[in-house]
Amino acid sequence: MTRDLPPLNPLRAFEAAGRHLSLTKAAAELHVTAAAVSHQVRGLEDYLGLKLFRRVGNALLLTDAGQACLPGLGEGFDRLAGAIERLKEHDARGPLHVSVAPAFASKWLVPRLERFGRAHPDIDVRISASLELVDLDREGFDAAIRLGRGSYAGFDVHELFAESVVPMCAPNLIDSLHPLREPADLQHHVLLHDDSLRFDRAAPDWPMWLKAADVKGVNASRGPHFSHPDHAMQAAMDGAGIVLGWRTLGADDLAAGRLVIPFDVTLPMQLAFFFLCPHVAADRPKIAAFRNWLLAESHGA
Amino acid sequence: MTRDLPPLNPLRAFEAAGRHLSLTKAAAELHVTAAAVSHQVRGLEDYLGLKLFRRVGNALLLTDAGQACLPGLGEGFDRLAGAIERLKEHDARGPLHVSVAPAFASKWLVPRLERFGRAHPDIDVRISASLELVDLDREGFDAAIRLGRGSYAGFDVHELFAESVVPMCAPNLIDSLHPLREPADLQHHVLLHDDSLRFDRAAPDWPMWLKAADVKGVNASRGPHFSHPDHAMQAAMDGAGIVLGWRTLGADDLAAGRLVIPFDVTLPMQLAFFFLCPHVAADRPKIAAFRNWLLAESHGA
DNA sequence: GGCTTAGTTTGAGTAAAACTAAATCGCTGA
DNA sequence: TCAGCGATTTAGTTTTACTCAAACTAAGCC
Repeated sequence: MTRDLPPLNPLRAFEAAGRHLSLTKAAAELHVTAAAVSHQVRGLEDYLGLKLFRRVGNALLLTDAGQACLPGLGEGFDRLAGAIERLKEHDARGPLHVSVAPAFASKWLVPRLERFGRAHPDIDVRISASLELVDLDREGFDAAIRLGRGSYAGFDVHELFAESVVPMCAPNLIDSLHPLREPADLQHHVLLHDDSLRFDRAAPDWPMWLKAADVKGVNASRGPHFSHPDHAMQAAMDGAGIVLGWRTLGADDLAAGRLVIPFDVTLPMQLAFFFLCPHVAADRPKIAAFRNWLLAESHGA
Repeated sequence: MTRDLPPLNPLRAFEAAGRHLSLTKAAAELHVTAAAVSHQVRGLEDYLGLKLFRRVGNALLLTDAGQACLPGLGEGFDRLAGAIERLKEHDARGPLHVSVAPAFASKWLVPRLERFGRAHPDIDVRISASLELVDLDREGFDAAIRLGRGSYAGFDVHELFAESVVPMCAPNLIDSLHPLREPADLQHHVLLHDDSLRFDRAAPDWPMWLKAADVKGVNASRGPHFSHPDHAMQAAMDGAGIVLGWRTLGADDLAAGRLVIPFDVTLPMQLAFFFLCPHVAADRPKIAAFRNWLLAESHGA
């Protein structure tokens, strides 16, 4: 196909000027100066070799030639705008795919997601649990929630929570055969180990916690290991022992009394949960809505 | 009206790429490099915050989003092209207004115009006789034919004829009571004066001619004056006397024997007839056709 | 008539967009 | 495993678009 079109921007400028019969109004519509429109129209006339306006004094009148093409141009631009409108609607209606760190998904996000659904019934959120930050575009994700240090090149990043750990256990352990009165009492209990961040120095483990709590005589290497924090915490809820639980992930279980904190010595992780989406997608309505809701839920509550 | 449109050139690039599902082909259609199209499409995706293509290997596939808007974009650009097409047709069909120096119109152009009409039945030429070079645009003229020196700023200029003058009279004067055998015989005859260029040193008058012809004893100030060369020549044809006639204007009358040249001492004017049109309009089909015909008629014949 | 006002035009300078060339990447098919 | 095609990246260049300031051009008004 070979559509012989003049430069498009001057064409749009002319269409607006012709519709308003005023450069000033056209300029306002296009968010440029009147001088710009004047230049554009003149350039188009030169390109076509035809006068499009008859300038009588300060007034603009369309020439026959201008008259002949103006309606068609208007329709053309309307079609383009319509197509873009359709694009945006399509995007708004389609599902929002979010790739989420598994523990965060199950312990924090999923329980609250129903609230989001009520607030935004038009947005169809789909959560995929995955550990790695994959190439969002390639995998078809719109956004992600990740635990990390916040340096994600090319992404629009918002911190949700700074994560920290504290001992947690089932409530009945407190007053069991070996009551948990002080940290040293841990020696009589099973320590549950979360290995999910084993290779990351930013995640405190039992030896680090015991040292921070100035506890001696407790063998920090005992006990079962888990590869996910939520599994370790689930084991603790089941009464299997004491876990260094993640405060934000455990918030609901603590509030519900399924877990308690025997000794409130909290160690910060150097990590936080972040919401990220490709920079260019930051303003898409459904993404902005989801991000705003996440931030309100995490910071407000 | 506020049509929220993305940048138009990227939009066109995407439309072409989407239609061909190939950047290379789109680039060929748009007469740019594939790199340019790639940039444009990427820029549009960034602007919209949406992927329009799924790049699988070297192949392009439209995303749902791209699919959603592509047809509308195609229609939009088609409309624009249609409007431009209409504009050009309108221009080709409309009359061709030419402002012509009056003597040239009546003596040379009008007698030949019928031939142009036969060659270009689709072009409706309208001749307006006027002496001054008015503002063509403002007066609605497409082109002009003027006598002058060829310096017309901003105009596309083509010389038709260099004008010159020579004595002319009705044939029966040659062998009248006082035969015209040599220039000195003019003393017995009426001299007709063309005042149309009286103030222009470039137009020879009777004193200049007599001097050039080395004639003495003829009173060059006698005789009636005319304000237009064609009027003076008409008087000569009517046998009223001898005129310094314009060769190109008199060509037809000389050929038909209505006028004869008693003494072939031709003096050049420093002037010529020129065809002019605004630079930007030089390539409009009907103007080019008329210009080419004029040049063929004036130079070829 | 001279002033003011609203609007367009001009010209110069600047910012932004578009484009190219050349190197590179990634798949595909011999 | 390599050649080749097509898309992409990077960096630099050209072209286009825009703004600002000043100059014009009626038209309205005392």
